[in-house]
Amino acid sequence: MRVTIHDVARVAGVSVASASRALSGRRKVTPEIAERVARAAAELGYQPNAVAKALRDQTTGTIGMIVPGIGNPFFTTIVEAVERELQKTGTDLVLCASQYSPEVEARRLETLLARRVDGLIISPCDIEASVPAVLDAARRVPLVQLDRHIASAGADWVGVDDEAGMSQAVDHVVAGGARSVVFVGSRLMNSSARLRLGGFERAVARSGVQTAAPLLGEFTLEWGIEAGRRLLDGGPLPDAVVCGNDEIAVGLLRSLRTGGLRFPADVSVVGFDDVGHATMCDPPLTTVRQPVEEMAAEAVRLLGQVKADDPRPAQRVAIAPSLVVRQSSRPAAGATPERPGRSTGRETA
Amino acid sequence: MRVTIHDVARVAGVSVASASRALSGRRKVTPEIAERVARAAAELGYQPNAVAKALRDQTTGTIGMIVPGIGNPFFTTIVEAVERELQKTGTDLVLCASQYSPEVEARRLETLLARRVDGLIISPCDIEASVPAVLDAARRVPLVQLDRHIASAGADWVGVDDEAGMSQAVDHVVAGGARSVVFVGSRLMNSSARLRLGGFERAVARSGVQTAAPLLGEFTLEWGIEAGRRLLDGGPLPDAVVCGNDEIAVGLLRSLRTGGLRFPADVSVVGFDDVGHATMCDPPLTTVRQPVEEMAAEAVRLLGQVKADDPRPAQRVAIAPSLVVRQSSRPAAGATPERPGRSTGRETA
DNA sequence: CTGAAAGCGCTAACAG
DNA sequence: CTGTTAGCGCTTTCAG
Repeated sequence: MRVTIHDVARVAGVSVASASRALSGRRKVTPEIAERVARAAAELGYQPNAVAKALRDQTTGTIGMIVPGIGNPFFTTIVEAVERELQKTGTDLVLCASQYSPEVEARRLETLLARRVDGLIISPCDIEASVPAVLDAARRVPLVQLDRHIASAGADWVGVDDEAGMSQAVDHVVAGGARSVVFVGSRLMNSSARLRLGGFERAVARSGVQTAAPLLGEFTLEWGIEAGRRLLDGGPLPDAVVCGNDEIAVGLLRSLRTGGLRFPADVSVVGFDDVGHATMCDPPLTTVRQPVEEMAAEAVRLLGQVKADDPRPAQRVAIAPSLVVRQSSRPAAGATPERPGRSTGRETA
Repeated sequence: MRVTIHDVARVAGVSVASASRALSGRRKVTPEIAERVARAAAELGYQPNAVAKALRDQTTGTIGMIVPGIGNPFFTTIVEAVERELQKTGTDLVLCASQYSPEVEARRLETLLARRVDGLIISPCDIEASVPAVLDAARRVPLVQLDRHIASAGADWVGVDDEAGMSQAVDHVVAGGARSVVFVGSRLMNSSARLRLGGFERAVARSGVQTAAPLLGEFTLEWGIEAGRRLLDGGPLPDAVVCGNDEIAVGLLRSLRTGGLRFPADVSVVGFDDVGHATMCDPPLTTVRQPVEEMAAEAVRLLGQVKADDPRPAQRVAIAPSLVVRQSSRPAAGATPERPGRSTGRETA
């Protein structure tokens, strides 16, 4: 049997109430008792039972987080940022992956709720299919969506301003002289895919450059490689390619290079996220940096304010991204791109 | 206030015991009662409180897992495999990252223990500094080490046979005609780093080829790139380079290619792990495949058998890896390497 | 200041 | 088969 506070109290020769008070330090006890309790606890190797405490306090000191997958460097980066942020408030993170499946996601939500997490941060995998489970969860516990979100205003959200990011990307390649630009992204089952394509299309229309039908697959390296092959096979190449994320961009770079292309001489490539290997690929990738730390901080802050099933209008916080210009794109005449030797992964353009 | 089983019982007009029995289905009740309870539960949106159940049952139905970092694709892969395996037994996984810090690791162990996980799977970040916390945890709860392990026989372990893997790697490049081979790995603060270097050195001694001082840094892409530069700057190149993991190998490939080298004509490169981008890099990487699924399955199986502070001798299970030959290395005369078009990521050589 | 006791939500005896 | 009740370990009234 594990040692309980009763054992500590008995060994210290005090009541459990005193032991509890001494251990928590949240109420005054005589130094004498504090001392005896501390010694007894140490001697017995007492470790408080967080389960019992949670039942009693009706709060677990944990928040749950669900992301589509931990294989994607963007999500691991944002998970780490959230964890760091939570650590400041002494809250533990329970991490789950939905594996890009709304069914798995719903199950994970269910078990996190059953375990009575104090709050939930989620990046819903599907803009449509995730709706019922997310709304249901939001009714039971404070919940904020981070990055991806569902097509319904029932829950708070914090993420990047995709529209602004895409504007920056398009304006950048146009300033570099591009007359034609295509978009390579993900199929439209999640909000990021939709908003980035939409932002791209509006930016292109505004600046008046040519574009062809977007290539939509997945947010993966593999799809980037495949999309590059299709571009090579499909007639005249555009002057620039704007990608839905960095994974796609890195894959694209690879297959276009294999096809004999040079960057940025033959074609400019721009990514989105600025996580993972954007600085380490060849050439280093021009990309739209997501302010991951700020997003995580804002999500945690908001979570502290949200109450379950709060009648107040849902908040939507879109944080402005910044373009990081490296060597995969042609800069505007006169502009100086970041030099390889200075690349720290933290710079903004 | 959340709805409890008392509410359900009241609405159904039965006792809490009957409600509990009906809900769990673990004991017979009349169909009549089962029906009424089910309806009441549905109507009220009842969701069992896992915290209360855990306190009552003295078991949480969760196991904790601690890995050094979720940014490393090897760890995310093995986490996913463990999660899949656990799912078969209806057990939930609580994932933590130690961020390669023994202090953080000790804190995470502490909170997982406080939350009364039923077991622990850990890849200790430091072969020396992780010892006390891991041994202490193993005394309290069933624990198995996966992949990395501490320098002490106090806890079970399952991992790959690093020695055999390195033999295969070295024998392969030697069969391909290499007369000199160097090792690029990680500094020796963890077991993988030590065992792989040791295995490499013994294999090299056995086969009689030349070698130079190993290059030791970290298990990262960045270090692979840096090591490649050092190799290019440091006089005559070896015929082959064997790497401590795939991240290093991919980085090495990149900087050696930038330096004008061709693979495998100028130099053979072999990785270790076969996860992440080993199939997607240029050229596809010859590497030692870790049998991740089997390792995860074995770890979970073992965890089911282990009792806390079990006096029986600690088990050590080393699973044999297999060499996957792709295009980054020169095959033995007459051997056929895997062709690019056939690459599925699941083949064995 | 200290101790006795209630109660968080649940399940498993134990009677009936 | 059903209901009453004890108790998992903890904290916090409530008296003293």
